[in-house]
Amino acid sequence: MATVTANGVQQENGFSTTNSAGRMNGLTIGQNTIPMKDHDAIKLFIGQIPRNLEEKDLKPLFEEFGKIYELTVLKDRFTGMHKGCAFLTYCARESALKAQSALHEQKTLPGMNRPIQVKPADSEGRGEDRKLFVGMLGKQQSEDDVRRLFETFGQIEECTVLRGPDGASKGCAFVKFSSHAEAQAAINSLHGGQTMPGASSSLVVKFADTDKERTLRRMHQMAGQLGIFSPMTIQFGAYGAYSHAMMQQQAALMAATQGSYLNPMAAIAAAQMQQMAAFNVNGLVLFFSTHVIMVSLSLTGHITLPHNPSVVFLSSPGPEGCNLFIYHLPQEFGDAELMQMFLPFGNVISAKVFVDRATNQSKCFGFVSFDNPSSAQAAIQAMNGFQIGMKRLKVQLKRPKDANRPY
DNA sequence: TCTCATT
Repeated sequence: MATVTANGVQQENGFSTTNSAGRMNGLTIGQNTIPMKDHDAIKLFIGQIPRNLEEKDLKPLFEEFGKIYELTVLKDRFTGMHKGCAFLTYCARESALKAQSALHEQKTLPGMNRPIQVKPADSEGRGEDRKLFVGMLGKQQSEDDVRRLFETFGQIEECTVLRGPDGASKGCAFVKFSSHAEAQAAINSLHGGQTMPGASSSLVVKFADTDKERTLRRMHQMAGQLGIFSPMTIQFGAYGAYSHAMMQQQAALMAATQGSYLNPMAAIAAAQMQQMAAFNVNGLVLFFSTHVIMVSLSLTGHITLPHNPSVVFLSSPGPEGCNLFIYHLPQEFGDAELMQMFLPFGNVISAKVFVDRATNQSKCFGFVSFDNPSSAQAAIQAMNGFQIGMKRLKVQLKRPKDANRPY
């Protein structure tokens, strides 16, 4: 077995390696060289990449600064869509530093209107606990003005004023300090202090949104765009690890059953469901045919429904062959959870869990109706025998009302 | 008033 030493190439049994400052950075076994990276190598995040550029197109640009250990363009896991960014690890730490200083914000790739980003990936440093959001700035205040305002509190690593497509300031900025304490000091001194010229209230200085909050905001934005205003809030039945698992199942189901690659809306919804699962945010995505009609969620374990719940709970059963009988439901499942579980398979026109009148407890069975028989069949195929907790669902066509009962 | 994308 070969070993890497601090300062030289060592050979044993025909294997050779190089050190962290080495020229080759590879483990050579016979004719083959397996790339090796420094122990202190930096994974870089590359942003503002045109979506038509793949790894092979990007390689030449970055190879100029050293041997590449790994270069991965980020793709959406459901749609395969290029996300416009990548991760890059050089074999040598030094190469990463060189690339960063030569390229970061220094050059704009064709078709992009912002310069390329080359900086350590979030996974490299500590999270976003030292990044501030600054609101209520004057529209004419530049990056430099903002820097001057914050520089007394510590080392500023990044300062960006948010601008619209026309370059006009949105009156807010991000300021990243080198430590959480510096950021906190800035908040303590500046938040709610002076009012900038042209601003409608005093300066806002707070920690920037976390990923979780950002996801929430986007969901709400989307809900807004879909015309869901004045929602009412109802309690969601399942929490924590359990709903997390449900979300992931939903996402997987959507991807599998809706043929996401052919159905962009389903893919988007699946990706969002995945996000909600990742953040353990409860939510509900409703389909109407192939269209997402509602996305809603909250951090508090509530879901929101549109004010006209007729969209959600149409109660008439569907035509024959469209109605399913579901048994072995989890005790905590209500109508909403039942519906949620079957939404990936088509347009659910009703979902009803039977409740014991005396105790108000679920009887652990219910009915789901689709608007067409093939959705119902797809649901049976996918969900009959589906394991939830210790139980397996029983999903079958509901017997027609007038069916003869032999006994 | 939360970029712009972080496996």
